[in-house]
Amino acid sequence: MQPECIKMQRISRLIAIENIIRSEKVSSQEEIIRKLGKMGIKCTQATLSRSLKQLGVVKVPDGRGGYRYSFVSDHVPQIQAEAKYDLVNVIRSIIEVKGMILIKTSPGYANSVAITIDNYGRYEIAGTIAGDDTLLVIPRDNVSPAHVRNILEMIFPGIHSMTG
Amino acid sequence: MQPECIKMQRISRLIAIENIIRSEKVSSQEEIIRKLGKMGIKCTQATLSRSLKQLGVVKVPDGRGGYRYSFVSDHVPQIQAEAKYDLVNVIRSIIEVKGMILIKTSPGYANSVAITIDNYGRYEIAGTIAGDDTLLVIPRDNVSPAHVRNILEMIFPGIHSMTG
DNA sequence: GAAAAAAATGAATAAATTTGCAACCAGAAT
DNA sequence: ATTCTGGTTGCAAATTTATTCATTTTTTTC
Repeated sequence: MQPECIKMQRISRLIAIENIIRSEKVSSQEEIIRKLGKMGIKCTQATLSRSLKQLGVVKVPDGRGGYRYSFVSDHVPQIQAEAKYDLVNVIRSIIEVKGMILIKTSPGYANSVAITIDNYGRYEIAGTIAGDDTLLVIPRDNVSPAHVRNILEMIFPGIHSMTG
Repeated sequence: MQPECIKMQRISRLIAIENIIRSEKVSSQEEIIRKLGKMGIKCTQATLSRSLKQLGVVKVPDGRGGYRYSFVSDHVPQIQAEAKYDLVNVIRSIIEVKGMILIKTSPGYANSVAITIDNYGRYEIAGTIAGDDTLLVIPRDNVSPAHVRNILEMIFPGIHSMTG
């Protein structure tokens, strides 16, 4: 009967939603509805909510006090377990300096270790600074170096026994 | 009242929240509140909402019809695009550690920010050390971190309001 | 092609989350 | 100590998002 547009409705909406989210900053569903409207696509907030769930969309804090929609898949799942395991072996020493942790590694590996620590995303660790074979792990105020060492042990199991 | 000074309240709450979210599946803020309660940490849902925003937590569709809270591995996808022209936008956080100022930036930008600070030539700033996405601004002896923050505000107008 | 089954949608509603505001608290400045 | 200042919080209200239910649309099956 109708060889024409059959059920493109849903699909084109999904595509439009993705385009909107990828191209501009949107921070509420109502906002998306409005933009869809301008593109000639109409749907209710209920449907949009379901669509976002299907697309795997998340509302992330933008770090500036607001939120924005984004795709989960863009926030690459971390964990390169094996690489992490190898990294334990490049660590040569761990000492405490001025309430911070100083780690010596094989030449060229400091940055990899630092990135691994950063990716672990522990709040207690304010940050890391890496040179070529040395990195500094800086605890937040009121966080003890000992606590940080425990965290490091979690990230790099066996690390302390190896380095004494 | 409490004889002890408690500034750790906030920090320990953030840490607890992170632990909960990393270790178990939670799908609503009320649920997190309950678990915090069992750990002896009490706060309202409003505060939790704000904490989640600060921590960069998102509610992601779990692909099974439900949702779960999770951390966004790498913050701020689009900021990067806009950031190329304005260094202020690559600055993600500024905190005080050990009397120094630790600045986190988008990946790869720490050095640019450090150079900008160095070039500004303020006597109060003894020097900077930059890694890939983190830099340390070291005040001269007897120069307060707060003062350094003021200087930073001069170099990067709007910096604090954005990262606070 | 018609009936049955499955999927999708809107309206209304419930549930969950965010925010404005005033109070509060700790630290810095005076 | 007293005042300022900036940040944190709870409360209540506002906003935003998810879901229930009834209905419609599409797909499947016979």
